[in-house]
Amino acid sequence: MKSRTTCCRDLEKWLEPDTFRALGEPSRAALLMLLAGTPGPRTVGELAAELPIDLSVVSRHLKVLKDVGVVTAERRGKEVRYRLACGDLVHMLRNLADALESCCPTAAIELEVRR
Amino acid sequence: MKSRTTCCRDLEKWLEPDTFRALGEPSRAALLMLLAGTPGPRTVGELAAELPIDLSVVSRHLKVLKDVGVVTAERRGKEVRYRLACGDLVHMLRNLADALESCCPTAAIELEVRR
DNA sequence: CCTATATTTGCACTATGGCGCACATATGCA
DNA sequence: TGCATATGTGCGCCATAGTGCAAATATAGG
Repeated sequence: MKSRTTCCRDLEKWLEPDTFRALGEPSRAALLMLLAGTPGPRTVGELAAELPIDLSVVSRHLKVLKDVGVVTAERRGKEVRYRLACGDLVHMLRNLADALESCCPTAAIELEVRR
Repeated sequence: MKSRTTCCRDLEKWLEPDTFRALGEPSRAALLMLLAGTPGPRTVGELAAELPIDLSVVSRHLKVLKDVGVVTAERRGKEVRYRLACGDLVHMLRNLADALESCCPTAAIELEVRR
């Protein structure tokens, strides 16, 4: 059994508002879907061609996603290839799920909420 | 050709911008931490007492979190007890991680090697 | 050096949303 | 009924941020 005051330190570590705010914007979520939908990297122009927003806006969204570590960018000549940081993202989500689970003994809560 | 839409259907299902936008607000993230830090439900007043924002704002934040299914509310006399929907949240995070992993090139390779 | 292509950035506009205050609503109790 | 406590809501203020356009930057090729 863990102490109540220290049980959620991991939660604080993985529940980063900046990351979730980045994922919470519809255009950026669409970008993630596009990046996840095809193997290999994609350029800004390719991504912008499939979204109803300006290319400059796509570029800015990709910067936001890159700043929180959700995507990575690699310059290749004139183009910049963005790819999903899939491993890191999956790692973060699983760690957050584990932290939440350790904080929330659902069985105990169910017992306490009896009537 | 849009074959990519077939491999990430689950991703689209679990990557809901509304949920992540709710989690991406610092005050709401703090509320989640408070709810996760102690077992059992907490009232609006209790939560507001630990945050530097007005109680009415806390009430609104809790409504946002409730609307996306991250917390649940139960009226108990004059009070309303909010508690973290921990199971659902963990379930969503794990499913999203699985969906992302299935979309990852490396994961796809591993899946094929495994067969 | 000049041009073409790809991406980023400056700028202004606008929409969204967090915030506090005042007030309304809900519930319990005398 | 009347009052006290707890929570939700209407309203306006203001900061943040998404958007498009145009200019600036980066890179490759002639």
